[in-house]
Amino acid sequence: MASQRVPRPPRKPADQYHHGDLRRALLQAAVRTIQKNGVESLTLRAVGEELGVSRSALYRHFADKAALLGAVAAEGFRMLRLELLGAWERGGKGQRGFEAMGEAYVRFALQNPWHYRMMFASGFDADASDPALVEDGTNAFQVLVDALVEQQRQGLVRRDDPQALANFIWALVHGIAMLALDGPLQHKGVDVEALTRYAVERLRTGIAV
Amino acid sequence: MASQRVPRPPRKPADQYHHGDLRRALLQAAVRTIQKNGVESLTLRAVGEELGVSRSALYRHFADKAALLGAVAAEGFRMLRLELLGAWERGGKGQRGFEAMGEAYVRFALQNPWHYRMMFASGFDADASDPALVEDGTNAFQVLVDALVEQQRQGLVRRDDPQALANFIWALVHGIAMLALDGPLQHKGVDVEALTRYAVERLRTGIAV
DNA sequence: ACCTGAACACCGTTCAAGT
DNA sequence: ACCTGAACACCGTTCAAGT
Repeated sequence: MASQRVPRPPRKPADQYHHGDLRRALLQAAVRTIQKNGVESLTLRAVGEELGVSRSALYRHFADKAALLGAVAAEGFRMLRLELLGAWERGGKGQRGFEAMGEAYVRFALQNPWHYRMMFASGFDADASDPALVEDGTNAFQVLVDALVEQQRQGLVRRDDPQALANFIWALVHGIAMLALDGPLQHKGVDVEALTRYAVERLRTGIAV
Repeated sequence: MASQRVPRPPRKPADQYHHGDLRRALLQAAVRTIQKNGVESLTLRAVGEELGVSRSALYRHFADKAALLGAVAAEGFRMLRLELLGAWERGGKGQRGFEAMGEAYVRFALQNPWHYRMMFASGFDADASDPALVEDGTNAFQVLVDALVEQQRQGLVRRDDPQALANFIWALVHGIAMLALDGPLQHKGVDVEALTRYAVERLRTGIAV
């Protein structure tokens, strides 16, 4: 094989480097792509191109692709936490607020389907669970626990272990969300909002004093 | 570039072709690999190699990789259906059988984590939902609906729409399973069996007459 | 410190050719 | 009909080199 020298293509001038907060820009671009076309469609090449940056620039800011996805998921938990807290407070921190929380939870999942799936599918790729992700997830969960403790104080909810109650209720709304996104509810064209209201009503009977 | 003829490597003799039921063999090999190492680890090359077959032989039996994964998921729903039916019947087709069903559901997910995840993550890759998969999922769901109708007949469960009841309850057990596999329950080291029993108890209060 | 571009070791899928 | 092996167009990741 003759070793003919191939001239390198011109290098990008250094003053066109991204500089700025590339980490944040990468994260936002990733969220945008995933919201639009799903996780599968996210390639490091595409996200780099969108920001006018080489495909390996990312490695300065994230260990690998799984770390980027973990950061996207963590961002999702922070968004979810704000939605839940808002519903609880606007609803008056009582029974009505609690029901609004349940509906807000399911609505969040339906309005951000890909983002929501990722928040819980992160165990798929990253079994080395990202501690930041765990923390943001725990913080979102805590809103639910606090709301339950408050309702126990008001005599609205039976005085079982709040953690157990919260696990039980999170499982219910998470289950509705997942079945609506990927399960039989989707194919059967079930009215998810109606199901959510029904579930919240049955739940209330189940956890009342 | 000089076009030097590269001699083809010796072709596999035809009498060593797989023949037999290659479709079934591919399916079983895929299930085995996924159970052991997860979906991510499943490559067509590896499954072909395991069966001593070229990596494109698969395309005679499945449209593409997504179709193979869909078939794996469908197989999972058939397995789950048998587990649920067994628990319901052995438990005496009443309140005890119903609670056994709930516990059997969660146990199935915990014992077949990758397979279970796939059954519901199929929407990830294959948005063109496989009709066979939908049917097997529906059949598994029907066991739950039938059990509820029977309990209504016995006066054990309030006479709401059985479909709505079933959606509600499936969401609950699915949520427990998913949170146990990939969610906060995993990281916090929650006793999933205890949580399941607690959930079933609260559920009973919620759906009683 | 930050980013680049080439190289590496993988993928799924297609397709003409063999038996 | 069924299967093969090469080719194609992608990936994520690594790394020496540039500024």
